[in-house]
Amino acid sequence: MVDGVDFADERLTAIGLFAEAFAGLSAKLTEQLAEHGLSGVDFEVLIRLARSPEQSLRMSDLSAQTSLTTSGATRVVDRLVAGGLVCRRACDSDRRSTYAVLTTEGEHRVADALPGHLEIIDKWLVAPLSDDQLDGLMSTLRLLRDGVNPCATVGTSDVSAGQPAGPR
Amino acid sequence: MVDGVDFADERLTAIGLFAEAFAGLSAKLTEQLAEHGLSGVDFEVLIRLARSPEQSLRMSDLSAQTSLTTSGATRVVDRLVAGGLVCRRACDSDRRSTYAVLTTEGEHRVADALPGHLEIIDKWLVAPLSDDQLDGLMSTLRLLRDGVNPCATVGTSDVSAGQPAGPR
DNA sequence: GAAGATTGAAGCCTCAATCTTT
DNA sequence: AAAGATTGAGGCTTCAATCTTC
Repeated sequence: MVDGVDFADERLTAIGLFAEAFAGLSAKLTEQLAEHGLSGVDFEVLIRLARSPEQSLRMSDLSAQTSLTTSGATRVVDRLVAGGLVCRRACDSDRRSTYAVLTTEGEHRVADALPGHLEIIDKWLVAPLSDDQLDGLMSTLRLLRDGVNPCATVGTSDVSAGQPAGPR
Repeated sequence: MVDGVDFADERLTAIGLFAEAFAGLSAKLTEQLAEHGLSGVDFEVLIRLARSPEQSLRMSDLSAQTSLTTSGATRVVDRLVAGGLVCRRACDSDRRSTYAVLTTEGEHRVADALPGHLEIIDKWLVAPLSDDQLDGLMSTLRLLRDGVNPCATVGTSDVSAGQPAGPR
């Protein structure tokens, strides 16, 4: 304690628990994805493309929907293009824009990884909780998310990809 | 859908909500800490030192208690030493070990940052929830954390620091 | 001039290798 | 040989600057 400051405040425990639970889940998912040659960010990008119209997204929309800056999106897509999982396509109507498009190989890779991914979520997030607990967690998380990140709920249909997102 | 794989499975939404809520909270905290010239990892290290006996920790214990590898701990402490917030001290009983020790300046810095930090936690995590909701969230998170990270509960007294922790 | 995308520079973290001490 | 800590190399992300198109 210094000047009435308590280094063991219970609120630190609360946020710490949040961090540990998420980090633990995240580690399991990262490990599973690695077995398919994907990083968490790779997967996040691929799955967002997979569920988008034409399986494609403008670079700027991609960065808005993920945990990445536009710069970060450029680098990730660079790597995915190098790996043959994504390709770039120019936009006809606005030549400033570029689309990232999922390739057939990319679609198969994410389809291969997804079942195992869902198993991990089942095992470590869904199964340990009762139905009521899971429902409660979801509504609580949605409430918190809407507070800290109101944007997330507009535009996209509240559907989220499966990976972390550190602070910008 | 490819081969019966559903890219919009509700479990992805669940984990995504978790990720978004945590990322949002994390961003608020990171922003606040930056006002005090600290990164999230800096704060995590400083607060763990602050609440440890002698306000010090062996490098290997520090890495075990944080989201860092031993290598990562070395780098962070390097920076904190350069900033005057921490100093290194050799261990008498085992000359392989090194202690990271909080300096007076380090203690003041973390004490300065903490009140604002707690305010953020109040505002975005505690206040938005009812007492029951918060209690429910805490017990659910503890349950999940114990599943994915059984180690966290041994040794340390379940007390967690306030920052994120990406996967290793 | 602003929007969209990319690039160079720099910081942070991890892995593997290394050095010292046990 | 193992444990503890550090270091070099490399990958990933961001910020700021740049280039093109609107």
